[in-house]
Amino acid sequence: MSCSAFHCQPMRYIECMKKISDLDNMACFQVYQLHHAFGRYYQAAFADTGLTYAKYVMLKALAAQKGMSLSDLSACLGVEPNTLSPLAKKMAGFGVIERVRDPEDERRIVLRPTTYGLEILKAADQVVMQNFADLGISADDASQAIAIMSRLRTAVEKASPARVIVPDAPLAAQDVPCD
Amino acid sequence: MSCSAFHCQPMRYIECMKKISDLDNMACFQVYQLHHAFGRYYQAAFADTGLTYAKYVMLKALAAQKGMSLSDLSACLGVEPNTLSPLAKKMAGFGVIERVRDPEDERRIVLRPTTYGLEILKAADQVVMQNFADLGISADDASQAIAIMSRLRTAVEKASPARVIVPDAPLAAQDVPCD
DNA sequence: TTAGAATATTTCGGATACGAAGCAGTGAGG
DNA sequence: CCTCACTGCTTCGTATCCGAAATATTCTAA
Repeated sequence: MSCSAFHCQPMRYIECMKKISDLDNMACFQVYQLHHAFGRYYQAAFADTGLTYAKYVMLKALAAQKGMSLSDLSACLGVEPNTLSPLAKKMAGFGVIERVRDPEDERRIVLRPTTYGLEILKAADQVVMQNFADLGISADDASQAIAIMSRLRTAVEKASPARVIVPDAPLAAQDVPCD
Repeated sequence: MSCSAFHCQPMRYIECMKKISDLDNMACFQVYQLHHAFGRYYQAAFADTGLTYAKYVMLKALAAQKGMSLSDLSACLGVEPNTLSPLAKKMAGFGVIERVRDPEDERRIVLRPTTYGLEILKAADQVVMQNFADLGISADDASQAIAIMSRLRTAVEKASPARVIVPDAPLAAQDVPCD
């Protein structure tokens, strides 16, 4: 296994985090990891549908509102419009939403789920619900987690973080040492 | 304001989520939002350093272990090696880590923080800690959130989610209706 | 009414993410 | 010693994300 002093023992993130161990970093890091874990999870669940987690959330929000403009969807999801714009085009290409200009304000694009989109959403919702139930997380725990994360998000969004002051740069900008 | 029946009221995500309101979706969505909120937050905090949250986490893990191979770092962070590879090159270019082949196994690349990297990390850690304290989240809440998220992640990673069954596709693949 | 501000969307460049495929170095069996 | 499977890293294509800048439409005020 070549465990010389030159390099270190392989480590799983559990042990890794024990060494990091600051609450602030732990919290961020858990969110960071959980986000990607969910991403992989949903990618598998939605594999055959053309949906991804991002598109599923968009579709769900649109269905809940029976259609919305792109900027309203952006506010609704907390994601920039320039992110949603190409996704909406792809979803329209798949036939899960329609994408039309608002005749009352030609600047706006209104997105609405199609009948086909609602069918897919219904199927997806059932699977999502069932999958979540299979995770074995109690409703209490889930509510608690949601409540804390929600407060955390609000705090993070309000805050204007202090900037890190950069120490003096090293003597010269390094070249990448080995290819 | 053009609030015709054609389109809907603008909505913030708070109201949006009230309509969605399933615990499973709430949980995923909170994680999704919190992840991006942290991303924006750290981007501002690290703006002048050349670091990002991803690079900061990498640097922190490398410092905790006094260096690691790329694949060990990958296991440590739960991120694929092909994601870390280009990031490590950039960090080496900035001079925060060094990147050398393991002489005992020429396949491996060992990453180690430089003195400069450790200085930046120290400055970043202080700011991160202070910023988190300023959020006003109690240590108890933070621990609780971390514990639940950790269990949730473990469950998600273990699970093999059921697949969504696709309903029949619409009659023809739509063209994108308006540019 | 008409110049200029405000708003909605798109485009562009940059930063992470992933899976799949390819290449180079190691090591195990014949 | 020589395949040949395995491991570690890189590259490629795709999918989100962001901020900044460009474009088009609407509104506002002079």
